[in-house]
Amino acid sequence: MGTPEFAVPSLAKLVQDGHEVAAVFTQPDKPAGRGKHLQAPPVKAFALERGIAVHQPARIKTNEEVRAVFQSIAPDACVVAAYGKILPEWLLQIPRLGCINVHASLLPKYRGAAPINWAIANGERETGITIMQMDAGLDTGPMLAQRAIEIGEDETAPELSARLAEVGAELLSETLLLVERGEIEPVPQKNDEATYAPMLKREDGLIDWQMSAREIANRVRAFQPWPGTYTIFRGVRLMLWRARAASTLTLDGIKNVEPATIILIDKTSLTIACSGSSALRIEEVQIEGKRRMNARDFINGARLNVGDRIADSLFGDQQSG
RNA sequence: CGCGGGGUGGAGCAGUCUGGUAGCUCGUUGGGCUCAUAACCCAAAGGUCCCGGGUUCAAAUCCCGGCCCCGCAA
Repeated sequence: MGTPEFAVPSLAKLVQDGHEVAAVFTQPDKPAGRGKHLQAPPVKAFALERGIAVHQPARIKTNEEVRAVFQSIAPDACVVAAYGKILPEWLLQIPRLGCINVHASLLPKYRGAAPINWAIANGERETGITIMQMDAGLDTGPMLAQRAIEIGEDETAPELSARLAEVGAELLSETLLLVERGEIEPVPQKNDEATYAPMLKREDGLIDWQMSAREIANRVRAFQPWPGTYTIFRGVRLMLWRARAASTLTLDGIKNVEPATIILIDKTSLTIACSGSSALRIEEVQIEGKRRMNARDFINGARLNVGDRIADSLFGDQQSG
């Protein structure tokens, strides 16, 4: 059971390892893109290519059909990776070996829907994969295996997600083998150390220029590809695609500049004052309705000068639509 | 037919409402200045104004049709 790109390597690994994948459950196709076509989740596309049966129930908990399918399959195990739905108690109890989840954090940290994004947003240097036995709670089940990896200094969420997906597939493969042999003792999570990584909301991407440059830069990396990190500039959304905290050398004599003000323009970037005497060096942006462009092109087109403001307000709250 | 923005020398944009000389910031090329420079000064090259019709003395601009890019929404 899984839905996005993150889940594909794990499914591929299951197939490659010779496991009999009786069925794949994934989210229903959804209208996407500019027109309104239905779009198949990545996991569905992969499964169909391999000739695996695909089920896309809108609801599970009270769905008798799903229940019947599940009971007739009577799987040894159910593997879940970023499925995007809550699994009801009755389903959790059907597989002999339980429901095994591939979660992209070092549990109990970052339980929830967006562990990768929030780990980067919070400036973590390290995250990882936890393989766990699912229970009725949200990512609260006992852990079967865990593997940590470093987060790159400039690594974005899609990049980290791709790496974690591979690590997850690998660790899943190893763990499943041990589970089949009954050689793993599940380790309960320390609930008092748990933190949550809630699903991202559009507003999470709105820049608060009262934050430090480092915090903003982290969010720029973290909230890709959605909701992005943006401010409201001349009445439209201005997305920041690449930015980093400016070196302290750049900061001389800017102590009293109001946040969101341009303090430096050079060949490839523009530097914006943030709070706490920090500054954000912006290298790639995108204006609403336009393509992504490097900072130089943006400066040329928007005719920016030092002293101009990059945000209509510090919070962008005048957008309120 | 979900809503909206856009397509103008190589890049990013203005000009379009109120038809009439192709503009700005860069880049490129040549020259100059300088110990030197991606800095500065001077000069030059480079455009079917997305495509096809229509209106008009005249269309980047107005009207009709089409293609393509992007944001929102989901």
